[in-house]
Amino acid sequence: MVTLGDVAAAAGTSTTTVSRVLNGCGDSHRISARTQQAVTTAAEELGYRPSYHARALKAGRSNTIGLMCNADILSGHGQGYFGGMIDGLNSLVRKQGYNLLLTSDDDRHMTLEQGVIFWKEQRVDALITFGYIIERYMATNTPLAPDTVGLPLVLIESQWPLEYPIVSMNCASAINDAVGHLADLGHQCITYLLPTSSQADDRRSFFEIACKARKVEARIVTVDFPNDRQHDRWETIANRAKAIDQIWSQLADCPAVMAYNDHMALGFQLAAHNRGCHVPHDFSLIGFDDLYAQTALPPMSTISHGLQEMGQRAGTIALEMATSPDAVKTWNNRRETVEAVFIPRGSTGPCPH
Amino acid sequence: MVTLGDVAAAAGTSTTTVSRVLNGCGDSHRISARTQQAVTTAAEELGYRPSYHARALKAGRSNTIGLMCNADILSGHGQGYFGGMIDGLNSLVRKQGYNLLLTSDDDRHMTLEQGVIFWKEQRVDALITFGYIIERYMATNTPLAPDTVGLPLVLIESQWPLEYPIVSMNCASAINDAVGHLADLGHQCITYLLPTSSQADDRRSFFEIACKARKVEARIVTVDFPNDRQHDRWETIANRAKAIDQIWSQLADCPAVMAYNDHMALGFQLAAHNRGCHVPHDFSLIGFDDLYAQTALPPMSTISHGLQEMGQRAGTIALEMATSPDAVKTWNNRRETVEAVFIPRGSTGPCPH
DNA sequence: CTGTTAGCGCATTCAG
DNA sequence: CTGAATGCGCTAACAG
Repeated sequence: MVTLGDVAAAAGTSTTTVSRVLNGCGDSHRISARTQQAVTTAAEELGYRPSYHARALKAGRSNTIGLMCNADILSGHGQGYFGGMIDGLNSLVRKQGYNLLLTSDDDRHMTLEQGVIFWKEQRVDALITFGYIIERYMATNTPLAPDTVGLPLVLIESQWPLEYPIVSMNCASAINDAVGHLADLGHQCITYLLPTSSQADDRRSFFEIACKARKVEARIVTVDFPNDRQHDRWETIANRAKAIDQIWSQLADCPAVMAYNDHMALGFQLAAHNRGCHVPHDFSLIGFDDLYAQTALPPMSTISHGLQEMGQRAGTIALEMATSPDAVKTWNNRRETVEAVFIPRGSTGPCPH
Repeated sequence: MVTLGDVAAAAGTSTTTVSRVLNGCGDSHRISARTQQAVTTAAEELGYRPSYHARALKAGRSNTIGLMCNADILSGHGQGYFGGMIDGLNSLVRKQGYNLLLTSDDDRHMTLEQGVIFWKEQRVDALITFGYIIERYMATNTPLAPDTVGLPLVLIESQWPLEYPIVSMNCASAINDAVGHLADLGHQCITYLLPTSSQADDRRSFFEIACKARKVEARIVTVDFPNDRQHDRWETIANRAKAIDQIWSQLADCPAVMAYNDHMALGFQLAAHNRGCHVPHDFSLIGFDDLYAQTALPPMSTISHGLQEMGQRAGTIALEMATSPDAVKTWNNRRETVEAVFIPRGSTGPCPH
């Protein structure tokens, strides 16, 4: 590899000078234009690049933000979620001269520990991760208090109110819009279909409030799914359809359904399909996430997370924490919300009754 | 941060001893059990973690494999592809004590340059990337010869025969299986639907060979798509459906369609849907990629890449190249293939005629 | 059985 | 205007 010394030798000067020129401190140190020229051309010709590790060791910073996730989110349902996240995050950090280190852990219970290790090893200056990873961690460990750990950490969608900055989605008005959309189409009754294991109760509450405001009947139907988390998403959908089929009597007479997520909505659509009922003719259907809704037939009306923006918000906070240590104290405990948005597409139509 | 020196002080010994104990060389250097004990407990209590950068600087290796992609593959059509890839790759490299540095570039034409920089900066010991990134690069630059660059690089699905190791999918027998599946269902004619811009001509050839062997008529239909690469996948599908609709006369009388990819297949399905034709009743439809097929209704028969395995193969080669420099020469020019597999699902049925 | 020393590549202080 | 010397944290010769 080519080092500062090599460039210095080629330019007939010292490493100090080379370092200064290449870091743009040449002028303030009043280095002659001729020397600067010699240095830059030598560096260019040799294809010099500073050793990342030497630099990071000296500076005590890695100029890297870590994004922690686990295998679930990469290979399972969360692929689209993850991709959207990175989309917003990556361009943001690069503009500040930072890089994004994506770490995913195959062992589903060691993700956070892995992240902390990365931080202790100085591989990353700050970490971004998803709330559920922390929640999973906390189920078997003592909480990580920011003031004792000193770890610059940003959480996305954390249910548990940890003393870290948390960026989360607010879906109240999006759900209100969705309910309004159905009401405008003449629907007098809307079913909210969710898994028994679901934790995001706020969605349900918002749904009920919105229905009350519009004077439409709010029906809650929960379904239990055995053998979930299949590798083949189709299997999952088929499973959901099967479970939904068993409680079909609870669903049959209300032709508008809002589902906990797109995946569940597809399960409903399949179950309906198998019974000869079609969307949007017999049922109006609204998903949640916009991860599978775009490729559904008909294209599914859904509520979108605004993932890119969430990524950017989290990134902004992480960068600030990485840059100035004081910012860590300032940001911890802060809450940022991004507005979800209802996207009407082709799965909703006038009430058939 | 806590350094080797801190641990040494706490254990009442020197940094050398600490280093040896913590790296497991304690026994071979005959360090007393008592000292070893003291060191390990001290390290434990202080929460010591070696500085990644110091270590990498000393060793001249980063123990990191880089996976390069660009924004397209993260946020666009390739999310699933990417996720499947990582799924196989990540677990593999971690088992060898390596980490995965995922780099994606927002500037679509600088991805490879960015990767080379990462390598020169010693951030990664080897790189894995996708053929199309290299091809894009080569369109405006001189080729990267491995022997002059010395860069340990593994390519995935490269059309251009660069002198690097290339891992690619072989879809010959999968396509043959798909054609056989349709033939067994009584289809006498099959349309292969592909975009005019498509480059993967081998698929088309395999299709034609398989049809000839089965004595079914092979029809090739190409479609041109304006305004592609939309952000909203639904828009893309709608665009495709529109374009397909305009050449519908070429498609109407042959009730079996194999599409260039799942996305195209969905476009066809939508176009058919708009004309009152349904899958699999009026048309049997087979996709390619298994990226969108699992969540389609009906679940789409498709050809799957075997992405996890491709990731693992590429990872294995990259690790060998990273570990021993000789391996670079051995591996360059090598070709590895992974067999694609036809997955029958619900979008194919008996010929209606 | 253990410690001293040196050097990885860089940026920076201090001295010309 | 420039360079020599120092140290970031770690490991590996080389001494004891």
